[in-house]
Amino acid sequence: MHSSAEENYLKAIYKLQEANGEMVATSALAQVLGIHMASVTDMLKKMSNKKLVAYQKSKGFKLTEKGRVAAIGIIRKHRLWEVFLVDKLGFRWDEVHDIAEQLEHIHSLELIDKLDAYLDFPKTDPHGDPIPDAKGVFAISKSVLLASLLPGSQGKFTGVTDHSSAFLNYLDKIGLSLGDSIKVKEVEEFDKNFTLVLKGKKSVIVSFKVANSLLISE
Amino acid sequence: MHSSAEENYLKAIYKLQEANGEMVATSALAQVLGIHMASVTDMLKKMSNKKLVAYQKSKGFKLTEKGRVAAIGIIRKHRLWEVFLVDKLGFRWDEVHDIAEQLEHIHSLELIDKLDAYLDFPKTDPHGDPIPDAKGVFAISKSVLLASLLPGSQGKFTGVTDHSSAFLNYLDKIGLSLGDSIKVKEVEEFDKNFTLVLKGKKSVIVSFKVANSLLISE
DNA sequence: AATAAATATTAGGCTAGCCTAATATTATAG
DNA sequence: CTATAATATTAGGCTAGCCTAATATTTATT
Ligand SMILES: [Mn+2]
Ligand SMILES: [Mn+2]
Ligand SMILES: [Mn+2]
Ligand SMILES: [Mn+2]
Repeated sequence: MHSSAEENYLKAIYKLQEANGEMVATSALAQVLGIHMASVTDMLKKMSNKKLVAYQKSKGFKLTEKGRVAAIGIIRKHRLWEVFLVDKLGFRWDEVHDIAEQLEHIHSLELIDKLDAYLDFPKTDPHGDPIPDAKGVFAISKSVLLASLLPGSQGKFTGVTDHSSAFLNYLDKIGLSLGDSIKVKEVEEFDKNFTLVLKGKKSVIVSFKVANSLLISE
Repeated sequence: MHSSAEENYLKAIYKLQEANGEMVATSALAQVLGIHMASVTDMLKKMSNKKLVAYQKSKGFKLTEKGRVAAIGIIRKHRLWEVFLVDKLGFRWDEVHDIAEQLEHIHSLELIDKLDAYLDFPKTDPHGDPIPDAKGVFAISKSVLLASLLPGSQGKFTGVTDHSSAFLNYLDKIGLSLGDSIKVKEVEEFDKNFTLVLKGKKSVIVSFKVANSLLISE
């Protein structure tokens, strides 16, 4: 089995590859993991020996197939535990990430599949992020940033790109929840503020920063 | 927060104190933890500095109040997770210990109390062991070993002293579950085999070794 | 192309938690 | 009470995973 440290590297590399394409830089990884570059270089040499990453000196690195499968497994565990914490234990969506960071490292062949079944095979986590199935397959979702929509368009709020407590609490405050319908009523040219209609009723004005952190589907 | 290693020491010391009285020996701890004595001495000096154990060179050691509270916290977590795994996820009682060994080290102020509430504040785990409440208080249970009972006596099967898979599977095989009524019909003088009547119906013969691993209440 | 800035690697060191081997202490038996 | 056995401690070493400081390499700027 892999150590928690290795698993955290795998997950971080996976996410960086998703966001920025193939090759990942030592500096980028050091930054997201909150670890010094020298340590990252160290660890990557070890993980390269274990064939978890393909490592090209001074060029960057990427996951091997073995590494990719492992990374998806960790993400699956993290997100399923988040669903458990919110749906079953009653945590709020801004409280679960840190606990899931620990739970994702529990090793058991059977545990996660049983948890998945118990939760009724959820397709997304409490933040709208897709949950890979037992085979590592993500349901494809074609969402766009609310900020990219023109006035008059509308859709369903299905995810966030900002997972911070501050942001999630803000959404709670304005009464916006995953699954709600959103219509773009107006976009102010001057400051790019968005005037939205939530669930066909409530009207709210949000900043571009907010609009640019909301994912919309349909 | 304490490390997983420290927590495992705390739990092991607590259980040894329960079983053998106040003072615990280095050798005993080394044995149950599967660690060499030199390492135990090492670790205990560190834990003594942290005021988790009171350590008297060459005499043994025992938990401080701080250590005792911490140990009970770990036991509470372990047993609540075992209940979750059996009652909610459908694991068998012989499958949950190793997973709970990992889950007991998840750190969260709120998680365990929410889990406790979700499980409806169970008083015992799947093996009949008592679960301390949020204040660290165990429900007092006055059970005795079946092996100590005389023919004619009867009671309710409420716990095991042997937690091995082999033993638990054997109980499944003879159809004996926690909560079942048991009556001692006969004790063979020659080999101390016990003839039992389960739930007022089924009659089975078990060895002294088995009788000596079953806890009976009432 | 030369220089400066950004990135990456190497070298050396540290702590936690384990190990083995050697030594010291305490208990037990004759 | 001494010899032996059982227990416990010390000394020295190891790996994982991190650190800082020094050095090397790549990229950007003039
Ligand atoms: Mn998360
Ligand atoms: Mn999430
Ligand atoms: Mn257990
Ligand atoms: Mn148990």
